[in-house]
Amino acid sequence: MQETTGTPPLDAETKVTERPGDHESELRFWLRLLTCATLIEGEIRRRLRHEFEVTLPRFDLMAQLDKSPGGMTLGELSQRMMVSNGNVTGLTERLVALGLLDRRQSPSDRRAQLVSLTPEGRRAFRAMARAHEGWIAEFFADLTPADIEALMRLLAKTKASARRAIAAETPR
Amino acid sequence: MQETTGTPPLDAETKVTERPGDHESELRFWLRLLTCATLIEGEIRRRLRHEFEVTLPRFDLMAQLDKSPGGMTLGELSQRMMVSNGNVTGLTERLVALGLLDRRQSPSDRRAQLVSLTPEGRRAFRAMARAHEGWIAEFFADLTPADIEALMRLLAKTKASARRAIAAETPR
DNA sequence: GGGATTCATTTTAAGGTTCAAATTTATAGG
DNA sequence: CCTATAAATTTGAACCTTAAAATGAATCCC
Repeated sequence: MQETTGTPPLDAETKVTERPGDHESELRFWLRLLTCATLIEGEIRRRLRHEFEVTLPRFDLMAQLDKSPGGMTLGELSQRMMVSNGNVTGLTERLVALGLLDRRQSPSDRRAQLVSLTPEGRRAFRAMARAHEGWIAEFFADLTPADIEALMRLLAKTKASARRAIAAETPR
Repeated sequence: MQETTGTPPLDAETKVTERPGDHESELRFWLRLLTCATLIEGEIRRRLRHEFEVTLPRFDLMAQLDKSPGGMTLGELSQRMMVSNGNVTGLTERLVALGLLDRRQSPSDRRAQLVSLTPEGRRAFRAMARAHEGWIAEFFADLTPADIEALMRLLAKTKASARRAIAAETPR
């Protein structure tokens, strides 16, 4: 269950003789990154459900709106949440039905809709956000400020690298 | 707010005076970690679909089986994939229907089923895995070996911290 | 103005995901 | 044995998610 990298005598320091097609360290890095994200995301999902009876996607959507008091269009939402348009349509419908979201036509563009939190939605979100912030602090309690600083820098580099690779493959 | 059975009474100098809202750096770290994972996962999903006509969850399941030639039980699979039992049941059904998976009763436990890749499934997975490894290398091409080493170490620490926090909350 | 194009959104079909309840089998105690 | 408990899996309901096609509106360009 516990993967202990005990430095096998195989590749101790022979990076020069790298065979083509050996990207084992990158692969292991990716799996570790994914495991961290999945582990934490699952626990956040569980706690949101049990303590607030809300799903994680709904919380995420409300979090975007909370940062944007003037409201956002559905397209903006889907872009920031990194999910599909149809996804946001459905989530929005359910949250409007619950009275947590307001939805109105954009005055300048009749194709677009502006969505924003209702007062009740904002109140509900703020309570959840407070708890959420505490959970995150718990999860990362063993990391020093220097650890977090280093991770922020390295993940920024990681993100930039991935974005470049993806943009190169998919030129829009 | 949270009632935990067996908590010792609060004493006068616990962190009651800690300012709420100063967990901003942890929160930003979490969002950045999640963004990296979501970005890369989405692109992998897209490429698997376009180049191999397979979904990411199916690829993930086959990847687990590829590492375990003797086969695995559904429970083992769900634990390693960090998804629910019912989820694995459905995924397995579809992959068996496609002829990529074999499913047989465990000889020692009639409750359990052993699942493994068929020869065709293994062949298909290997081709996908080769491409997948190349994609990952692309995504992380701008990271130096030292970057990856540092990230591996820091993410191991992150994972351990989160696991500790989650185990503390959910002794089960 | 009018046709082509692009853009914001919705719709539809298929699949993925969770949770909780139900089912079936194993194991432990008496 | 027999009952209680635990374990492995399945089922059902609700929801999330995507991709692709469709709809309706803005914009561009002559």
